[in-house]
Formats: sequence, C-alpha cells, structure tokens
Amino acid sequence: MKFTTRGRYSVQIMVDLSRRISEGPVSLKSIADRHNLSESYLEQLICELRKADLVRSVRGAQGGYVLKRDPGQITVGEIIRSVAGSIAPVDCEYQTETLSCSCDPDEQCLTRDLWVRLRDSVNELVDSIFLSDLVKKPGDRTDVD
Amino acid sequence: MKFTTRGRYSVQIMVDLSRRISEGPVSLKSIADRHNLSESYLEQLICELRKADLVRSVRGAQGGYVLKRDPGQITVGEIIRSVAGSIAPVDCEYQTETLSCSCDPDEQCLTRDLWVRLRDSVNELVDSIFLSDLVKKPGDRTDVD
DNA sequence: CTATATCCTATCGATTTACTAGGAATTTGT
DNA sequence: ACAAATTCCTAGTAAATCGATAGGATATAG
Repeated sequence: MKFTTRGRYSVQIMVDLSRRISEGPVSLKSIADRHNLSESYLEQLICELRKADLVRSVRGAQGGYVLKRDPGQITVGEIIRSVAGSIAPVDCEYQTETLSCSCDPDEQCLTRDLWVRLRDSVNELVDSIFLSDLVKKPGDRTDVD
Repeated sequence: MKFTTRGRYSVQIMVDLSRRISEGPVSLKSIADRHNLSESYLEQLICELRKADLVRSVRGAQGGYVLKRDPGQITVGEIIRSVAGSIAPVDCEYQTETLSCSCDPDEQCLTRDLWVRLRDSVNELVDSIFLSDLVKKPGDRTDVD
C-alpha cells in the first residue's frame, strides 16, 4: 500500500503555492523547475486540483495558479483525494457500506470491518493535516524568499 | 491509495486458517472454494506467507497449511507486509529515513515529514490489529462449525 | 500405485502509472 | 498588430503492477 506520485506531486504543488501566496499567479513551469518534475505531468495533476476547486488559474502571460483557499483551510486528504479519486483501502467499500462479497453465504465476511476501519483511519489522518501544517515548519525560511 | 487483493485475500486466508486451527492441515483448494477465489492465485500469496514464517505447509495428500503462531500473536500488518512488500505510503521512505530528494537544494522537502508520518501511522494501525481480533467477533459462529 | 496436495516457473491480458507530444486558446507587454 | 508566455485539452506510450491462468515437478497418505 502506497501513495503514488500523483498524490505526492500534488501536495508538493500545493505547498509550493502556499509558500508563494503573496506573489500573485505562480506558473506551473516555475514549480516544475523548482522540484525538477515534468511540467506536462504536473499539468494533468493541477487540472484535477482546479476541478476540485483547490486552485484558481490565470491564463495568458504572467498567468499561473493561485490557491483558492487559505492553507489553513485545505487538508492533505482533499488534495490527495482530488487527484487519486479515493484513499479507500478497498475500492468497493468506498462506494457503499455493504461489501459486495463473493464468499460462501455460510462463511461470514470476517475481514469486512477491518478494511472499513483502515479506510476510515487513513482518511481521518490525512484530513487532520492542513497545508498550513506543512508550510509553517520550525526552521523554515518563508521569511527569506 | 488502496490495499490490493493481495493483502485482502491474504488476510482472508489467514482468517480462514484461524477458524480451522483445530482441524489439522487446511488445503488451499478448500479455502479457495469457500471464498470463491482462484486457487493458483492464492498459491502465490500463501507462498509469501510461508516465507514470512506465518504458516507452515504439509505436503502430500491430506496436506495443507497450518498457522505457525497463535492468532493472538499475528498482526494484520505482518500479513499485508509479507505479500505487499511494504505498507509505506511512499516507497523510498521505507528503505531509508532520508528522502532521496530531487528538489532544488534551496527548496526544502517540506512534504517529507508528511509521508513519514503517514507511513508510521498506517503501520501502527495495522500492527495493532491481531488475527484473533478478526475471528472473535460478536455473533460469530465459531462454535457451530 | 494413485489420488491429493504443495511447490515452482512462466506467461498473459487488463489496468494503472508516469510521462511525452502537439497544438488550441488566452492574456500581457511591446 | 504581434510575439511571448501561459493555461488548456487530447492523444499516445513505455513500463510496471495486478489478477489470474497453465503446466508440470515433487511429496505423501492410503
């Protein structure tokens, strides 16, 4: 079980935007350059972030992206879910509470509760971490640049 | 982010073995039949469980698999990790504590702690759930069959 | 011996992941 | 008006992973 680069890069994009919140629109190229990532790839990710209403885009020269909400109002969970669809450990259980179980009817789905519990715990965890928590780190140099 | 069938099926195998702990070796075929899963596929999973020293195999007719430890001594984390390699949200961080970061040196890896934190939390969670917790459920019919 | 099992290796179709390519549309500055 | 910068959109693609299948070698109970 792991998070993919989609989630990882997306959080990086959002952190980058948080740190440059006072600089007006930030171009994706500058973000890609700073983190040494593919701009085209990030493009697809930030498209989802835009659809999820987490960032606002400004087209044209000197354009770029701006956070749509305060970093204290955006959770890591929102970010990851917007690009990954869901953080559910097991797909089917994210859709519905009843597990589409293929077991013998006599055999109970003893593991069902486990996945629901894991799913909820992971979601709770990422929903408790705000973008502002990642930016305001001791020893960070937000005041320098 | 999700757990795959590898982890899910493996837990099902282990729960099945737990419930039949007094019946001697349990054949994989019977497990596959009960849960309506592919025996060949489970074979690959239980191979990992054996390597991880979670089950013992008995070859030949009337053979099968037996739990190597008490269900109260086996965690869900051990099971999932043995078939999935790692439960780390991000691969690199499971190997080492230092993130192999490709960022501009001036740009700090602000998200590093996040993934470490997530990894540790998920691991902690699955390591706190024992096989015995999944079997001893209220309303379960372990006494019937 | 034979049936029942585990064991081992190889393959395979489908899906997802990470990434690339190319161009249309929009806006700023000259 | 024009050029440069930038978002926006679609399509494709190589590699990895996932879920599963196939076929046979090895071992053991009866």
